[in-house]
Amino acid sequence: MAGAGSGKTAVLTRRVALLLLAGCPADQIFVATFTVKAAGEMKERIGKQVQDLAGRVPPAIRARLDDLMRALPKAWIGTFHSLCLRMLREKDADGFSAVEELGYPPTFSILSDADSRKLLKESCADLAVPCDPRDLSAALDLAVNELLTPETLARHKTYEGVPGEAAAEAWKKYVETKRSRGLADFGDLLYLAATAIADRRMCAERWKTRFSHVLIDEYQDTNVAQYAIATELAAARRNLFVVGDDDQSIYGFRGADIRNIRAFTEDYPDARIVRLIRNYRSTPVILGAANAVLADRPAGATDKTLLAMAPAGARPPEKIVVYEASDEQDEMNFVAFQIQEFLQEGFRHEDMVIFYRVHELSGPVASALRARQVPYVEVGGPALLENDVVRTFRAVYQAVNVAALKREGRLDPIRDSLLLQEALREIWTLGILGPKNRVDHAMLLALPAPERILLDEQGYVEAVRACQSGEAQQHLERMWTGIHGAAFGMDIHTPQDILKFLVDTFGLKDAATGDATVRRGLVWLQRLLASRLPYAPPGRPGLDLVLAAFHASAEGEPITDLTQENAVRLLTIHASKGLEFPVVFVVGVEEDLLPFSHPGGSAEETESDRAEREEEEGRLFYVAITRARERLVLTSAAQRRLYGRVVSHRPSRFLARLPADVVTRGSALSALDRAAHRTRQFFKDLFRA
DNA sequence: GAATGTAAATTTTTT
DNA sequence: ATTTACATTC
Ligand SMILES: [Mg+2]
Repeated sequence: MAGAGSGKTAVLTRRVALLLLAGCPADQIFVATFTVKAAGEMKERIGKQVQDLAGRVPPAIRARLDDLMRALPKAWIGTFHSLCLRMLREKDADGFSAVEELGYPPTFSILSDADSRKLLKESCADLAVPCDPRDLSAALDLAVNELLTPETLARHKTYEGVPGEAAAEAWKKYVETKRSRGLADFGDLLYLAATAIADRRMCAERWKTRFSHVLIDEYQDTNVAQYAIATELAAARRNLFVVGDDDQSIYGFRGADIRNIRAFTEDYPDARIVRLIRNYRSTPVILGAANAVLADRPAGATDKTLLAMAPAGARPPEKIVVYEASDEQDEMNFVAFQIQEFLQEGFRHEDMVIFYRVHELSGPVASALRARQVPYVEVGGPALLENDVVRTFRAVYQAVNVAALKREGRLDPIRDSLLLQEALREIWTLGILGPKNRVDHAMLLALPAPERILLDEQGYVEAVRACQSGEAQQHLERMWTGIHGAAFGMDIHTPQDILKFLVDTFGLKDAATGDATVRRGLVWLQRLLASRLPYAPPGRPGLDLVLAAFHASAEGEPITDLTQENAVRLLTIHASKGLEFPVVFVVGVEEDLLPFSHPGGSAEETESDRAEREEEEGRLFYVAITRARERLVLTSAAQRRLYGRVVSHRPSRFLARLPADVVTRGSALSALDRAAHRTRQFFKDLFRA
């Protein structure tokens, strides 16, 4: 239990490394984190630690170092969700996996957020649940994370603003639908794993002794389900090692409960608590601010004042910069200017990171950087692949890929037929390309082997004949022409031209002028492909680039050029959890954004709920500033465009917690200063040249 | 039913 | 700005 930058994760990774060196089998070690980024870093750090420590262990062990490094991927290191998925799929001695015992097919697909919401809506359409489907989805998500059951949910009069009994009915229907179709959503990963460990006799025994050591990072953000999983996995051997900081709990919306870490000694009276009070990350200035922000907490909280221990860097420490801009434009100008200054000081683009409270703010930041040709990558954010037009084109390109494979004589009859089948069904389900005729639409979706339409002419002719409407026949003709035309033409035409050809062939050019959905969708598609299409060559390499762009987007990877390591990173404060950077910007440090307040303002929220939420916003601010090693810049705008309307915001109340002596306030550069700076810059560059 | 208009809502993450 | 639910019209 210790504050930010005190080395909690370092201790955890070192422990894992030592366990491995001591001969503990890698696949008996379970290490859970919360975000993908943190998990990636954890794996890397453990590998490094093993190599670092190898010099200090007996030669006999050192000799096995290569074996150890090879066995590392077998260790269970990842996010809770990914580890649960692995548990559910792992076969036992008899060849059965936990999902099968729970009545799911051994291979099940995972629903994206958008798909799960759609499926929920679909499965309870005839129930007439008296609430907004989005609220219902959010409520059920939380219910799952709290390990409720439909029965216990039904006992709530209202739960998260939705009627408990009706929500429980909807839940049951939704579970039924998922199970029958072999689908699971994110919540199911935790829920099913927790169920498998706790409820099923046969399964349970296996998991209770499965891991010799259970280690959890960021324990303050465990929710009921994660807590149950960690507790049960460690129940038999009691080798549970957790690190965390109750002042950094920021995932309350996902059911995280600080009491899990605060009450650890009640669960385990014989637990040993280790406190770390030295900070090895930040400059004294930044640490002073962090300590001051913490000092403002309710009485009775653990004192976690930190001592600055980070070695003085090559650059002299600077005060925290607070800039209160008049509007976004002004704010972004300042950020861009500061970036240039930091570059002058010798920081690189990849040393810098820009945080915001909501993804909505990433837009102006991104366009400001793009306009000034500052390389950046945006991490996370709403997936472009939730757009129906984008998904349609992904499916089209998958079909084109299969058609091209056929031309290249590399067709895998089983795998590629299945791929094409899925692609065609996706296209028809989304309905962007038609057919509009309902009977024909249903007929195509019900075809047992739709891939034959594109793979053999006989299948195409049969399908066209089976259509009752000319419109559906035209649709099939367009599919044939478009997909085979693209596969044929790609040898000489660039992907950019192929895309134009496809849009044209599908008749979307005309639709684009009228249909707003299509028009906007095509803009999304351009945005997704923007970083690749202009450079994509003709032929197979170009097609692979396009397919990779869709794939990267599905994985939530940056929209901009993936290969660009040398870039400023843009991410939410939440996503920054557990990470650290030399230079941190936080934009939009304003009332109503940080602390965030609901635009509508929910009336039924109780006073204590409100206070709790606001405390979490304060912890979020603490997390944000403690990511910084050397430089910290906090900006706000008095006016900004938010969700399409101009709003006025005061600077955040949290800024007042910063001690005056560590802050440079109102350091706006006048136009004259800026001109002088540019002149100076010009001569410097000239001199260097 | 499809097309068209209106009002309300809008966070943060997990393969 | 953009989506989505719901109401109204053809
Ligand atoms: Mg950490």
